[in-house]
Amino acid sequence: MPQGHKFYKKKCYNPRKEFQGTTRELARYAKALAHPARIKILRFLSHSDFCYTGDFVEVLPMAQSTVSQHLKELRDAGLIIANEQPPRVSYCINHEVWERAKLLFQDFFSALTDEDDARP
Amino acid sequence: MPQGHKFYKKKCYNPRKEFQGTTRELARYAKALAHPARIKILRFLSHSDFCYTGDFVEVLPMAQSTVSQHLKELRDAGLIIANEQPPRVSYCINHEVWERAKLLFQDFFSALTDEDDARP
DNA sequence: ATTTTTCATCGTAAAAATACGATAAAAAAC
DNA sequence: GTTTTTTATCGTATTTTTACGATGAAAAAT
Repeated sequence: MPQGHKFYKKKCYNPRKEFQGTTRELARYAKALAHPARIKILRFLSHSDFCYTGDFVEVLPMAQSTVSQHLKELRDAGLIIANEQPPRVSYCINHEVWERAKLLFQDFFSALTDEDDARP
Repeated sequence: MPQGHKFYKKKCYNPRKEFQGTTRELARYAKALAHPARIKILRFLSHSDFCYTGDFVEVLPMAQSTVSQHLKELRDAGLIIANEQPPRVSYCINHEVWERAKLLFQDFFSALTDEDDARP
């Protein structure tokens, strides 16, 4: 007898919703790092105190609008902070979130725990 | 005068190709970790010596075929290794690659270098 | 020999990511 | 006041990811 899966009710149930705690958090940060352009941007920023959007546009092999889009994703992930300095916008690392991400990756690769929420 | 972008020749040029070295490598591993199901799978594996596909299917809120797909992505990234034990398939961490990824993330978060290829 | 178990793969649909050019907004420069 | 500079956002096309059920293969169990 064919049975539907209990988690797939109607159209496209998103099982990602089912995940919680550090598992979800870590996946979120990993996703933010999952594009070389965003790695580059963060590498760039981890040296200078700040950079302008134009600085990234200069060094990345993509259109300005695409760079802006990548910056937005990093913003949304919380890893960087935008500062309006009209007509320019500068960006800097959000150190609090940066350290949090660093910790999560450290823990993950050290495999100290299986618990989702072992470290709060 | 409207000018095309130098990197956008015909249909959909993929600028990801332009990135190299550890930037690209790191983004690749980050992508492999960019889904909570895959984080869970790796967490699972970093405890036991190995797990069967069915073990993951039991604990993940998704269909068996989807779990297989996630396992494939981790395989393709090199992070896990499949072992045929008919009729089952067991998986284990690929420790060499695991350590490599760990190192890249460590370096990245320590921001010791701006070079793509500082650590070979 | 047939059935069952286990799992990858196929086919496919829906959603998300990635890219571009064009446009708009907002301050600076002229 | 107009132009220029800078950057985010809009609209859109393409590709990739994520998900499912169905199917097939291969060994074990019956």
